[in-house]
Amino acid sequence: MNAAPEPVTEPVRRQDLAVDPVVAARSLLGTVLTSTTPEGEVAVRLVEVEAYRGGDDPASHCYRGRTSRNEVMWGPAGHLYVYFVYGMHFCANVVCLTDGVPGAVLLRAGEVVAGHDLARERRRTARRDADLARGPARLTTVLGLEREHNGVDLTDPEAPVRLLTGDPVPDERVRTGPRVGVATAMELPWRFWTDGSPAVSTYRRGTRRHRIKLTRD
DNA sequence: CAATTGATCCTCT
DNA sequence: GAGGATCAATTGA
Repeated sequence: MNAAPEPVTEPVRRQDLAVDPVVAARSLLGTVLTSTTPEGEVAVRLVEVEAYRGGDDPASHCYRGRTSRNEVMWGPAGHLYVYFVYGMHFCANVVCLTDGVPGAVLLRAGEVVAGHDLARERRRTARRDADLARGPARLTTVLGLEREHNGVDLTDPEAPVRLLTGDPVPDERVRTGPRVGVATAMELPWRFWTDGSPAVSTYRRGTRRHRIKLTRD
């Protein structure tokens, strides 16, 4: 096995995440999220993220105030916010800003850089390697992230999930656009991705599927 | 290819 | 009770 050398990385500092989610999102491209469970370790290099602000962002879980679900988003930066969607998937965010001010970056896609075999086991339906963590719910699946990981401090060297600096992505490789699956605030280019990565998820506009209510049947 | 839909359950109204 | 920061399978061109 002629494995590529491990990238020289160190933990991302909390102070670098205690900033506006739009700034944090840009800086998270190229960082490496690594998770250790009883099954083993899997690491992913982030190639697609989205910023969510608290109070003034109608697409944010915190738009309508503090609840038990979004509690972690109101806490200090550098923690993991995991939530359950659509009755079957988990999505993961990195919390930003400071204690008391909500904000987070949704982790939408990554490239598996360690633990490839375990990643494959967890995502048997993936056709190509690039599909292993292509999409927010696929990313959590590959890393084995579930409800119990909500609130984990990613800057703690002892934590089961950690965020490492990885290789910075230069500006000329960063692209931006509207967020995926969001039906409001379409004008905000708060989605960031690494140009050329095959693991970037395909854009889908937010739909209001129950928008049309049939009058009768 | 693109568009559509079923699966499935937690959260907030 | 409604609907969602989704995925995978299926349908039709």
